[in-house]
Amino acid sequence: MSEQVITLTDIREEFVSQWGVMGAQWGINRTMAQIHALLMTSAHALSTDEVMEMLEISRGNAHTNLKDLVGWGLIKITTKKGERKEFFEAEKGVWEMFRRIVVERKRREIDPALAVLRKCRDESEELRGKDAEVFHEQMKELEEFVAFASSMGDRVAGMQHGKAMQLAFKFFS
Amino acid sequence: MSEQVITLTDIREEFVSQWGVMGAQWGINRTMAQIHALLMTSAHALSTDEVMEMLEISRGNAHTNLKDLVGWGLIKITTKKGERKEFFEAEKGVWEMFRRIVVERKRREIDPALAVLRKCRDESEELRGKDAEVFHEQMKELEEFVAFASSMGDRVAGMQHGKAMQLAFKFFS
DNA sequence: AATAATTTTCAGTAATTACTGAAAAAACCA
DNA sequence: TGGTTTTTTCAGTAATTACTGAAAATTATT
Repeated sequence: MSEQVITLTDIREEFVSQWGVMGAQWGINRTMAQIHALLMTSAHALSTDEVMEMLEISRGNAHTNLKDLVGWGLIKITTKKGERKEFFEAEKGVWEMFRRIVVERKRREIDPALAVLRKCRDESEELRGKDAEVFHEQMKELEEFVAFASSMGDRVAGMQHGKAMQLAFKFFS
Repeated sequence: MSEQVITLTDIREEFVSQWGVMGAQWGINRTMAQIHALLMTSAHALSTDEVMEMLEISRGNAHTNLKDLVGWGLIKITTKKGERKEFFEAEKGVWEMFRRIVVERKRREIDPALAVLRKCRDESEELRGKDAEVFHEQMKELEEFVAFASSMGDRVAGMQHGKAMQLAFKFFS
C-alpha cells in the first residue's frame, strides 16, 4: 500500500467544494462560489477551458458563472499577449472582496427591499385599528433598521482597509 | 367600476410576498420567510391552521417551517387558556431579531467554515512552490478575516440595543 | 471574403429543493 | 380505557433552479 501524500490539488479541491456549500447557504449558486474559490487561490489567471476542466463543468455553465462573477466585481478579465482568449483573475485582497460583496448586495437586494418597506409603511400610515397600528409600527422599525444597516454598509464599504482596522481596534477596546 | 380601497390585508400580502423573495436571496426558504413576515406583523399569535389558511400552504409545510423558525429563535410557541393547540408569536423587536440571526448563522455556518479554513491553512503550511504559497497565503488571510468578522458578530450580538446605538453614533461622527 | 478561434445564447434535461396530504404518533380528556 | 384533538413524519410529487451541449453570433486572422 502506498503512502498517501496530501497534494495541493487535494487541499484546493476540499476548499473549492466547501466554499461552494458555504455560498449555497448564503444564496449564491454553488458553481459560482466554486469558481470564485478556484480563482481566488490560483497563482495565475485561468481560461474558461481550464475552469471547465478543473471543475468538470460544461462550457455554458462556466461561461455564465464567470460572467456573473465579473458582474459582482469579484473577478476580472485579462489577456495574455499572443493568446486570443480571455483569462480570469480574482481580486485576492480579502477586504476588497468583502467591500465589493457589500456594495453589490446592497445595490441588488437591500435597496429594493427598502423601497418595499417604505411603500408598506406609507400605505399603512392612515389605516386605523389595532392590527393596522401593529403592522405600521413594525414597518417603521424595520425600515429604520434596514436604512441604518444600509448606511453602515456604505460607510464600511467606503473605507480603506487600514482605516477599518483602526476603527475595529477602537471597537475592541 | 368600484373604488379600490387598499386594505391592511393587501399591504400585508405584498410585504409577506416580498419578504419571501428577500429571504430566498439570502438562502432562506421562501415559505419560512413568509411565515416569519406574517407573524412579525401580526397583532396576535397565530395557530398552524391560521398560517396554513393565510398563506394557502399544506399542514406539513406550515408545521416544518414554523418549527424551523422556532429553531432559529425568531418565533416562540404560546398557548391560550381553554385552547389545546399551539400558537406562534414572533419576536417583534428588530434589534433582537437581528441578534438572533447573527448568533444562529454564526453557529451554523461561520464556525464550520472557519474550521475548514483552518484545516486548509494547516495542510498547506509545509507545501513548497509558488502555487502552494499563494494558496496558503490566501487561506491565512481568509481565515483571519472570517475569524475577525466572527468575533465582531459575537460582540455586536452581545450588546443591548441602547449600547449598540450609542456605539453606532460614535461611528458616524 | 473566407476561415478559424472564441464567446454567447438557449432549448432541453438533469438535479435539487420544496410541498402535499395522508397516515402515524403523541398529547389530552372523559 | 377508548375516543378526540393536535402534532409530527415522510413517501411521493411538484416546482424551481442549475447545467449541458450544440448552434449561432462575434471577433480576429489571412
